[in-house]
Amino acid sequence: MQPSVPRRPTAERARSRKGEGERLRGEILQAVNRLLVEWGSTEKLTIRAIAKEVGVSAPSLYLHFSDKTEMIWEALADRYRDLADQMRAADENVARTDGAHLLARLRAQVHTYCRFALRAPGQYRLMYEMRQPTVDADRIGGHPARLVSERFREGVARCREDGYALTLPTEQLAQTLWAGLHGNVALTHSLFPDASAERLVLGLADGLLDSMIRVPGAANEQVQDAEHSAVTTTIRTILGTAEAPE
Amino acid sequence: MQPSVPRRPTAERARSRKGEGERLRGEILQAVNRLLVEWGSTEKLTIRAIAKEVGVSAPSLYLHFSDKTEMIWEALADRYRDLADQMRAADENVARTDGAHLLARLRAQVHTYCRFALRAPGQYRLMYEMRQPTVDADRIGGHPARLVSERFREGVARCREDGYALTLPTEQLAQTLWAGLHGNVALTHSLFPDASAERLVLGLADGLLDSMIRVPGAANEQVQDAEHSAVTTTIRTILGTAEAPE
DNA sequence: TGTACATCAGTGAACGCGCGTTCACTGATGTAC
DNA sequence: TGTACATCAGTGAACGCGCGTTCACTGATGTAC
Repeated sequence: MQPSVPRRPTAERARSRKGEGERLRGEILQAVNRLLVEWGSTEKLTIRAIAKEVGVSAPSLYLHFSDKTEMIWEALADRYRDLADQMRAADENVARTDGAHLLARLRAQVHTYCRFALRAPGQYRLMYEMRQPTVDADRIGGHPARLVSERFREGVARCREDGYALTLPTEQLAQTLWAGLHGNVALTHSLFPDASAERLVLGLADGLLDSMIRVPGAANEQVQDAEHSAVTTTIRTILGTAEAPE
Repeated sequence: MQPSVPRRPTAERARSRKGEGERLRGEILQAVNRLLVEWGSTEKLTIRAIAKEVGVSAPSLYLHFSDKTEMIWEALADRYRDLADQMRAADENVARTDGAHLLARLRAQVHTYCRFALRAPGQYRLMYEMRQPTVDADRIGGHPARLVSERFREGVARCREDGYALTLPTEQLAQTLWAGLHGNVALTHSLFPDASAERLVLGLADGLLDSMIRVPGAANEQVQDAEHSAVTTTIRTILGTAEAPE
């Protein structure tokens, strides 16, 4: 579940007391996120729709933001932090219950990432589609996405330090993992949006992870083509690879 | 390079002869693709812009398409076919020069895919963002993207039949590969759009491929963390992982 | 305690714009006689 | 060979719409005296 954002019935809002004008700012940011969660899409996110959701007139939004871009970017920056926080929490949760199994901790972060993307597709897509409006936009240095990529890098680096066998250098593996998960989610969203996606995406994520990181001392198993694995079956169904194309 | 689309100077077009009205249809589809290549973006692709590019008035477009969606979808379906054809050509080209090295053939297809995405970002993005307008839109069965995924599946299956060691079942590996490449490209586009991306993306693609498919009999090399590999350096620069976050 | 007033949170109406699309039309061209 | 006409490719002007944004305003509220 998303961190609970209380549902505010449209058009019931009372005017803030003198000196408390800043309250509206927070309500606007909440409303943006609420609408994105509800619609799973970016298309209808207009100034008027946001204002209506807050329970206020459209011009009021300009009391706190200079334009639409600034407003949405600010709402999204919070979501990057949310995602990174959720990943960290999952990591620490596993650390408490499963001791030092570092791959399991990384896996928990991976799953958390995927679930976030699947459950809030509107926000997730916008997080990657929106151009950063401020200066220095071409580098990720100040980009909040970095909070997320850093989580992967750290998880991978810990595995490496603990003797896990990696198929790639740390940064490269982390980047490949991140990109692989993003690709999975994006492909799922755009090509088969209403499939019950969670099992498929998590299964693919596990496979990717296990292809690149191996527990020290474990046998180097080569996978027989498991014709009937759940993931394989799902993929075949979706892609319809039963018949040959053309 | 994109398959050469001759540049047509705006507003020079001569009216078709009687009976040759269909010529305009093809010119419109060409213009759509030309504009997407030129702008690398979807935002300004309006009816009026397309008409101007063709050298015709806006209402003329409705002589051949019932609405904008149909027009753009038709233009894009051709691009899926182009991409699949280019991949097949790259595969066959390597087959002629490098004999039976099946991983090299698959790699050539992978590189072709990445280059296509990097050189025509506008078309590539739209290919995944646009909802299929026709019936049966939730399954990929009739979706032209299937032509592309089938190329990966076939390349992987051939490796497998020839004794290469795969870390995952055929379909799953192909899907993971596709998603990984897509994620790489998408992340590159949206987070560091003007980096000289080709080396980075191809390097990451190779790493992904080599993590999942191994030449039979080859040593199972575990990668030492090559601090100074080109890909690692590029990633570090872009992500700015020198300093710790927060 | 009462009152004038500056300040603050928020609004109603309207702006210009660009969009996809429609519709009545025009003028060249091939064809029938 | 000449001419009337149906057909065809394409157009100019305008439509309604929703968008982001602006601006002059209103009415409640805290404060100074």
